[in-house]
Amino acid sequence: MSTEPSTEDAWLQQLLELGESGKAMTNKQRRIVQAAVEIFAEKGYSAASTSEIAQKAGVAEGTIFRHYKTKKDLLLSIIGPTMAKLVAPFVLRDFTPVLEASYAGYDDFLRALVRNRLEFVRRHLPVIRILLQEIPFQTELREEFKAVLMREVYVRVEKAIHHFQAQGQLIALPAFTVVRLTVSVVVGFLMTRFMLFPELDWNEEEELEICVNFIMNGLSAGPSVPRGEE
Amino acid sequence: MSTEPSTEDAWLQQLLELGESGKAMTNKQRRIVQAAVEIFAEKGYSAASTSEIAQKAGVAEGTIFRHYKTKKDLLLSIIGPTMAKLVAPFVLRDFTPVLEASYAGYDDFLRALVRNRLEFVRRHLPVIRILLQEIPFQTELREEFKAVLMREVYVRVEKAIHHFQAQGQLIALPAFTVVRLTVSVVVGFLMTRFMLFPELDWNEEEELEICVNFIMNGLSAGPSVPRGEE
Amino acid sequence: MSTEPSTEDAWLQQLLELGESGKAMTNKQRRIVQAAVEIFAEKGYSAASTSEIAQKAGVAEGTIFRHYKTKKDLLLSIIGPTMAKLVAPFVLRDFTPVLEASYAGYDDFLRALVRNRLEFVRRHLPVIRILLQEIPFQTELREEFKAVLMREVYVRVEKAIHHFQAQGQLIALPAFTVVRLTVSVVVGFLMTRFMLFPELDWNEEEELEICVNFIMNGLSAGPSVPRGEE
Amino acid sequence: MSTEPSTEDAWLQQLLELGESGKAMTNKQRRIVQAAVEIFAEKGYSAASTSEIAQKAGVAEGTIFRHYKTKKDLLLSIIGPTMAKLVAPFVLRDFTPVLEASYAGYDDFLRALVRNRLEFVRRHLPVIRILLQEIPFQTELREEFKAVLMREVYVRVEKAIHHFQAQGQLIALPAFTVVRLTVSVVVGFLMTRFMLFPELDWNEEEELEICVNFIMNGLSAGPSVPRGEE
DNA sequence: CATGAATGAGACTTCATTCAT
DNA sequence: GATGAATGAAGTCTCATTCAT
Repeated sequence: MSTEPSTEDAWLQQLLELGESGKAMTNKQRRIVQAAVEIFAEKGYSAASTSEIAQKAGVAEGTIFRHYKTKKDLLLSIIGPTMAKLVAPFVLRDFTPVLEASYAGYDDFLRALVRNRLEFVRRHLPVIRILLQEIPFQTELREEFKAVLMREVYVRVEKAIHHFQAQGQLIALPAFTVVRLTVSVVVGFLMTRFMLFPELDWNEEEELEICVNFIMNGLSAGPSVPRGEE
Repeated sequence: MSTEPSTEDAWLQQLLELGESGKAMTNKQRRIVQAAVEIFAEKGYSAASTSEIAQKAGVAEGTIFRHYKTKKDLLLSIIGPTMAKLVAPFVLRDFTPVLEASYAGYDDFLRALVRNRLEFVRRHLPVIRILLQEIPFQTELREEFKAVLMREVYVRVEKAIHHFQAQGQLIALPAFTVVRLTVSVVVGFLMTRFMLFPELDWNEEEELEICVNFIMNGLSAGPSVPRGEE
Repeated sequence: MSTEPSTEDAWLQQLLELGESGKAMTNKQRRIVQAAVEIFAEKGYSAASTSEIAQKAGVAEGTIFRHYKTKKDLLLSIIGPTMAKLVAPFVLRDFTPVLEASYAGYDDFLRALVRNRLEFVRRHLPVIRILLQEIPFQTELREEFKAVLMREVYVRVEKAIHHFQAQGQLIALPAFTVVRLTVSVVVGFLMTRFMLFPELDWNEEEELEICVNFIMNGLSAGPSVPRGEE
Repeated sequence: MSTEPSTEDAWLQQLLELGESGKAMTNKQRRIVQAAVEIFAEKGYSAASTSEIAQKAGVAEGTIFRHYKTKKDLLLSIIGPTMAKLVAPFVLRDFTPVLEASYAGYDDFLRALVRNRLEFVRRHLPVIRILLQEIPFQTELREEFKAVLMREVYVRVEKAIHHFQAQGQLIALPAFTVVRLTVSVVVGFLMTRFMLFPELDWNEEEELEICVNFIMNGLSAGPSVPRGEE
């Protein structure tokens, strides 16, 4: 009955199926999702009421439940696909070879990655807000997300990092640490840009260079644990 | 009636008064707060019910409302003091001189800071979880927090950064950018350590060194904005 | 959503629109209003509980709040229309000319008036009870009621009284005083009849004549302030 | 424990015992009663909370219940004595002879009565408000009040009226009717004066004369029941 | 006597969900 | 498919009353 899967682990399927989610969304259904995104983002899932969503969507209260069995179903139908798209760039069949072929260095890869995710976040900001808010409370979703990240994304990235380390571009830290440091900087930038100070007048290209340089400098130079006694 | 202030902008007062607010907490009141922290952290403020809190605290539901006028009052009485303690190290009267006198370099300062905040987060993890969850929805609290961060914390840190830049330890980036990059790495570490992978067997001192080195390398070397015209 | 207006000053509109407000009342809604009238009249607004009303109406408690946003809304939806009907006879477009044309004397007018209001009170006794109980506590309602009484009703009656005074039927007291005395007797009769001693076996036509004669005698004879020294 | 009787039918005793009610009222007790009167009058018995009363009286919540077993007890301790004083002038041992000796006519009697009750209402307005509000809902109180009115007051007044009728001063209507008409006018005056338009600038002596004349004219002239067959 | 923390029943209200139309 | 009236469980909060101090 619902056009979106309600089982939480289904959202990766959507990605692999390349985006066809349940076919036709009626006009009303689209309006429901749109309204739900806005209200969930504004007040949080628990504090949002289905009647408010119905009102903003301009449909009857019952109509929501014709498309989504429960309120949580509606939430998952919003979060799931976005999570899929979030990891999409890494799950493409040929991630590693493409990466190694396309980018001369880790910095070029980072530049491309950050540019790409900047656009993604810009376009899906409300849903990402919801995602960040709800992931701590949706256990199954979180576990599945973590599993996919580790299984699909991390293994690919790890290989790439080993590749760049073998080239001598990157310091010989554990790949996990390299990822953590890189992700910290990138995510820190995105959050500062879009959530903490969205009202500032950002020069994104410049900030991008700063981030990439920071990461490259941080990860390229000498020994990682320089203190002799450690 | 409540021993904790319910006006949102009051929490900094608590810090400056450095004291125990409102005196005696009865035994029951302490149990209420304890239970509230656990349940708010576990399911979020909106999804938590006062009856569940009362039950876990082992008091009658009415007792909660004798101490806290509303459920939100209870939340704020938990979040406020923690926010105050969170910025405490920076608001000490003599932050900048102490900093400059105590620490030979930015790295020493970072080391001390991270060690200190590691302990803080470890001790107040549930409340910090609540803080992160609710800050997007508690407008007044958020604005006040931002204001204090900018007014009290940032100006002090900025001076310190200029000091280290004058010494040639740090790259000549805007202080705001230096802070952003530093904070990204530190917060990224803390969240990875305590929220994403708390179950791993962390060698905190080693990770601390990695973070500090990463930051110092990232912020010390060559030109930050390599594009000639900038 | 409510079929009765909840803004207090709206009730006169209902009268002037002379129509059925808000169209269809569902069957359940009618039962809710009916039950509310009975219970409000019996124990007073504050002491009545919505759960008791729901029970007597045979609906779920939530159903009440689908039709009336608050308990007070329910009260006002009951009181408002009755207040409108209470002043209706005086607000008819052509009150004064009709009055002067139809009634040879003040006594005929009184006779018609009392007969008419007798029926009204008989039909709406419970609501009138509620009205009398709650008007002291519903400030806005009371002020609006007083304003309408003075603006719509009193000015018309005043003109009629001047007319009868010009004819020599009525003593030359201030119209306000004439109204006060007349109303005292009429209201005194209605309250004695319906609220103090409803169980007695009343001969209403006879009592009506007594009242009218009392008023006419009281208001027709000599000087109103006969004491020479006053 | 309570210094005021809680059995509703006890209030007449107080009158006959000539006012000594339970001896000493502590200072706090007096403040409780004072606060209760104000709050009951302002928002009604049911809508008033004991905690609000305690606060206004400046005592602890528990203190109220040390003096009055229940909230209703507090109400009755306020209403009872006032009801007693309300009928006091009529219950004096020698009402009828005094009346007949003291007053040349019904008008003199009325004049004295109204003057006396004016002062009484002026002094006890808040309690009288409470009395009027609560009498419909306090069944026992109401029945007792009615019984006393009929047994103690009415029989005395009836005798006086027969006396004045025998003198030819008053029309030969049933005493009950004479009382009803008289009371209507007097009560109508008092309510207009103190409750409906207390803000007007009243010339009480003049209004008193108007009322008395109105009553005397209404009750003295021609046939009260003009219909021949009655 | 007085206090005020504690209680628990019950108040009003919201809400996700169902179902007859 | 769409509606929206109806539901009843559950939510937040109030309140009269008790009792240990």
